[in-house]
Amino acid sequence: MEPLLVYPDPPPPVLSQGLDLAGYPWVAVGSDADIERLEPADGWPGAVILAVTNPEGAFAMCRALRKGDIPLEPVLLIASAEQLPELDMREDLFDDFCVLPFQPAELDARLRALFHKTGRGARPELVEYGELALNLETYQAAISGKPLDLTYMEYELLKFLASHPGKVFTRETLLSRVWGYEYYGGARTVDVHVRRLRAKLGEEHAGLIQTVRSVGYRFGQSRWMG
Amino acid sequence: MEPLLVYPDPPPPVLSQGLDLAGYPWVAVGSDADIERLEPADGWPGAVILAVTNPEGAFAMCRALRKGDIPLEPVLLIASAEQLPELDMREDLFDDFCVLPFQPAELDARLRALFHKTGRGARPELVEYGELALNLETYQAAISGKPLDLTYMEYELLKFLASHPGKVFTRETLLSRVWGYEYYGGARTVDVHVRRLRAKLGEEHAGLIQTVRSVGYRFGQSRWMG
DNA sequence: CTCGAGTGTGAACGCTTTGTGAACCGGGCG
DNA sequence: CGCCCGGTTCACAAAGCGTTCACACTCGAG
Repeated sequence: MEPLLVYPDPPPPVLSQGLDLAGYPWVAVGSDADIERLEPADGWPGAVILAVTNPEGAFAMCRALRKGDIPLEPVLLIASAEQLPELDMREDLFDDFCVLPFQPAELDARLRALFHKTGRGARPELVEYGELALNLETYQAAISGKPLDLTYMEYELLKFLASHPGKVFTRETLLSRVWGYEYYGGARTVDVHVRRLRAKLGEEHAGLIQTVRSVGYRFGQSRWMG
Repeated sequence: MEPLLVYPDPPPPVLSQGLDLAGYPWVAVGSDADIERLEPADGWPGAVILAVTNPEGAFAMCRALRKGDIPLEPVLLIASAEQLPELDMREDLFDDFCVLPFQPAELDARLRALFHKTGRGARPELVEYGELALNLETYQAAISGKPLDLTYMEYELLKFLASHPGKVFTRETLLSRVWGYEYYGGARTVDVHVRRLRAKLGEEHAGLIQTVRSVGYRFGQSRWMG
């Protein structure tokens, strides 16, 4: 996910820690000039502006973000209780606000709600390993940015393996964990699915799934170094 | 001004005093039956629902308010910090939330912002995705500028899907979220509605609703990462 | 080198899931 | 009462996909 724009630079610990705890990457900007300089390729996914330490600078930042050709959304404002009465004068400058002191969970919840409402991507739940990424919400997989067209079972198998990189699983274990605990079928089924997965991963990444002879399969690098 | 609907009855002092301090008249309701019985002539201007003491009753009240012919807006939810993680599951049931303990000024500010944003005569709320646009006020849908003649269920299903682009939903999830939480009917119902939606979207846009085999349906192209 | 267990590979089979047309049903209305 | 409209259910067709099998290949032990 692209990082959120955060003002001021540096943000106070309550804000940076809240964002870190909620799992949002972020970049602090100190002035208008930084907006373009630090902007990700896809544009800013949103902004969190602290209005407490320097209200004038904060509202100026909001205006700068909103006056562009493509007004930046969403903008979350962090304000103190004393500032609340005056906020409705400038409500066109932000989409939601959060009052200090706040719980990290509230920051998380408001950001989630904002991303959801404004349509931009909600933070997808991902399983990642190197170039490989599985999106658990959309049931899609991609490697090196290119989407993989996986069937349901291929997806489930890859998801399980990629969730436990380095660990070796026997065919029986894979059958019970991926196919289901009460499943009883031939162990060769696993082989065939592994083969198709390797084919779809492409020659370059086929080695992600390794055969451990007489044991089973392992995803990713061996963990012999811990 | 007409009084706000407040749940539960009686509300705890922190809520009633907050509303009194902010100058909002209010009426407490204890059950669904009270909604109509105590409703002002012009209808409720909004609602404040406390989800802390009796969460089930609170969410049931939200559903009752939102499921009517004219969904009640705005709804402000009062929640505890512990409830925050689960709120995004039901965000269709309210418009904003306030975390306990809150300052009276925050309650005031959020109510003002809500009335300004969703208040009567506010701009129509739209759900948009590419060429598709749903007008939530007039229950009209259009694609590429041409209006779609959708039935009620078709509209609701499309609205829900288009509100969560990229995400995959099982038939069961769709039944509970679109048809109703206590609905129990055949899962094939979803298939048929999807088919009719695809037909009405036209061949060009039928692909907006994708089948994810063994899982369910997905709307729109997946935003790969955010 | 030889052998055998273990694994890769291609193809065929058959079940499950989904698409599709049509019938059914229940409520609103002339 | 009979019609119409929309939602649901049913039955069948079509496709997709998981499983299995047969056979070729690889690796390691002796």
